[in-house]
Parts: sequence; C-alpha cells; structure tokens
Amino acid sequence: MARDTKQRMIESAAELLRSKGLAAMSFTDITEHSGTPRGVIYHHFPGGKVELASEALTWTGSEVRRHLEELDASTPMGLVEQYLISIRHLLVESMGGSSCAVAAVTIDETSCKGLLGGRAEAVFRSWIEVLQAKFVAKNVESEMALDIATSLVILLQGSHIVTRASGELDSFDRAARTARTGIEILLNSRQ
Amino acid sequence: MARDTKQRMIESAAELLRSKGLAAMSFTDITEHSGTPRGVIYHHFPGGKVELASEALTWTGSEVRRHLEELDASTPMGLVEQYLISIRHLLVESMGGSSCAVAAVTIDETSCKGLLGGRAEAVFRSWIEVLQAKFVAKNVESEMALDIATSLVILLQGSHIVTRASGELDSFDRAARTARTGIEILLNSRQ
DNA sequence: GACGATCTAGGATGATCGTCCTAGTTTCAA
DNA sequence: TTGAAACTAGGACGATCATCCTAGATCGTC
Repeated sequence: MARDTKQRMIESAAELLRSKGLAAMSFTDITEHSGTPRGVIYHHFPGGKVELASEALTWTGSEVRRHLEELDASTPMGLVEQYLISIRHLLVESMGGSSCAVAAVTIDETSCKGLLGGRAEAVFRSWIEVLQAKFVAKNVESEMALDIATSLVILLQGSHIVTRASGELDSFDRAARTARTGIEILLNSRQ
Repeated sequence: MARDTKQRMIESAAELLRSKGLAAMSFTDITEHSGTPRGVIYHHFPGGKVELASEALTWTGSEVRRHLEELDASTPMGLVEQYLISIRHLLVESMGGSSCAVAAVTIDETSCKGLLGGRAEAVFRSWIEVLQAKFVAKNVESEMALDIATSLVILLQGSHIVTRASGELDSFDRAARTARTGIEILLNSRQ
C-alpha cells in the first residue's frame, strides 16, 4: 500500500514533468493526478519537490532503458531501424502533450546545477551506454558504437522538441532518414 | 527611451527563458534583470506574460536567423561545416547555464497548445527554411535540402539538451561527426 | 491484545506569483 | 504654451506555491 502510494506519486510526477515541466508542476497537480493526500508528500519525499522529481527522473530513465534493452536485431543496421520505429511511436504519443521528462528538468537552471542536473546526466548516459553495448555486441567497434548511440539519443531529444512544437512528425522523418544514411555509411566503412 | 525599455525587457525575458524556462521566469526576475519598474509591464505588454514571452521568442528567432543567414561557403558541405562550428560556439556559451528559449517554451504544455506554441513552431520553421534556401542556392535539390536543414536544426536542439545536462561537448562532437558523414553521402549521391 | 513504527489525512503558513491600479513624468504636435 | 498621448513608477490584490504540522489509521511484533 505504502509502496503503491509512493509509486503512484512518482509516476504522476514523471507524467506531469513531461507535460508541463519542473517549475509548472505543483504538488497540487500531483496529489490530484495521483489521488494521494497532501500530507503524504513529505513522508515519502522528505527532500520535497527535488527528491520527488529526482525519483521521477530515475524511474523514467529505467523505463526507457528497459525499452532500449528490448531492442534486438540480427544486424547493427537492424538495431537502428528498430530504434527509429520505436521512438517514432514514442513521438506519436508525445505529440498529444508530453515531451521528455529528462529534457524538461534539464531546461531548468536551478535543477540543472544541483542534484537533478546530475541525475539527468546519468539518465542520458545510461541510455547511450545501453545502445552502445547493443552495437558492440553486433561487432561494431566501441568508439563508433558510442558515436552512433550518442547520435540516436540526440536525435530523440531534438525530435521531441521540434515535433512537439510543430505537431507533426515530418521533421522527425526527415532527420531520421539523414541519420539512417549516415550511420549506414559509418557501419559499412568499418573493416 | 520607451523602445529601449521594452527592448530591454524582451531581451531579459529571452535570457531568462533560456536559463530557467517559462513557468520559472517571473516578472520579478525580469524587472530585476532588466532594471525596469514593475508598472511598465502591462503598458508595454497588455497581454501579460504570454505576450512578453511571445515577443522574446520572436526576437530570439530573428537573432538566430540572422546568424544563419550569415553562413556562407562555396560548397554545400562547406555550409554544413560552418553551421556545425557556429552552433558549437553557441553550445559552449549555453553550457554556462542557458539552453534554447524556443525549446524552453515548447516544454510547457499550456504554452505549447496556445499562442506560444504556434510562435515556437514558426521560429523553428523559419530556421529550417533559411538553411534549406542556403542549400538550394548551392544547387542542392529542394527536398534533400529540406532533409538536411531539418536534421541540422534537430541536431542543434538535441545537443542543447544533452550537452547542457552533461556539461561537456563530447556528445555534440560525436553526433556532429555522424551527421556530417550522413549529409556528405546524401550530397554525393545526387546527380 | 497492546505498543512502536509506518503511513494516511487535510489543514495552516508565509512567500511569491501574475495581474491590475492609480499617480507622476515625459514627449510632441498644434 | 498647452493638452493629449505615451511612458515611468511602485504598490496592492487575490490566488497559488512549497513546506510543515498535528492527528488519526494501519501494520507487524512481542
């Protein structure tokens, strides 16, 4: 029960972070969205808003990481294709109002300098590392795998911003096409 | 004088938008940062915070667009190189606390749906169009030019987020390398 | 069955938010 | 010179914010 209450608040925080950002996310929003009473906040999160946001970030990070770890294909290029398809679905959902919780926190300066900034960095790095490992497992050289993994995460973040503003996926499709071409060449150029 | 007061507020708003996002940017911040009195706000911006943010967005958009229009090189690939160098400088500055004002507004759901969202979309599109026209002027086919321009803007936005979180430029350099390769191949593949 | 620890519950608080208001000041055309 | 328009100036307003507080409820352990 207790774990359930806390978890509901974390997931609500993650969703509100995605939809309105850190500063605009109030505890009133969270209690209404999660259906938990106000007094529970500082019992489960003695550190207040920062601690809740931090846990929401960590949770979002591991959720996405779990999706990334499920990617599987016989070739490196197959991984790229799967990733692009996967995040296209994610962007479709996002257009309805959500963006990326990690990006939302990164936008905030105060959070960026403090605990939350470090947490956001760790989340991004973990995503990149998971992707890199996937490519390395397909016999892609380590540095090249890191290049590709980083490019894919940056493509996701950039697309989140631009497609959310425009309300359509054309921008992503064009950037994805360019990225696919570039990565394919990189992969073919290896010995 | 009047124009000066208004302009100072707009530029302060743009900077605060970059550093802390829309919701966290208060009028108290703006008056302190710009050195203008509180009563002036609703004289120059009857629409309140939304109108000020909108003007800050428009101003940021034209500032960046001006930089983009200054890009000049003899070859399409030269343009890409210049763009990458140019936004690398921008990212160096950004690491000290600022991100992109347009992205900051896009994160906010309420603003994204309303007037500000439309404004943000227009700004992104204008950047893409300027870049596209640059490539078309170098005899790159229109659709391919749009692909490349879109990719470059998405690269900028994604890098802004990730490098701000990590505090270093390695992510950008890796993504830029991949993008450069991909675009080069696209350009060489044309007839 | 009782007791300490954990959790739920909602209200109170001071600070800060965006917005608005009423004066005073400057500018400039007639 | 004068009067209207444009602008400066700072305070006041209700609403909302994050935080904290005190009780009641529930649980596991002796």
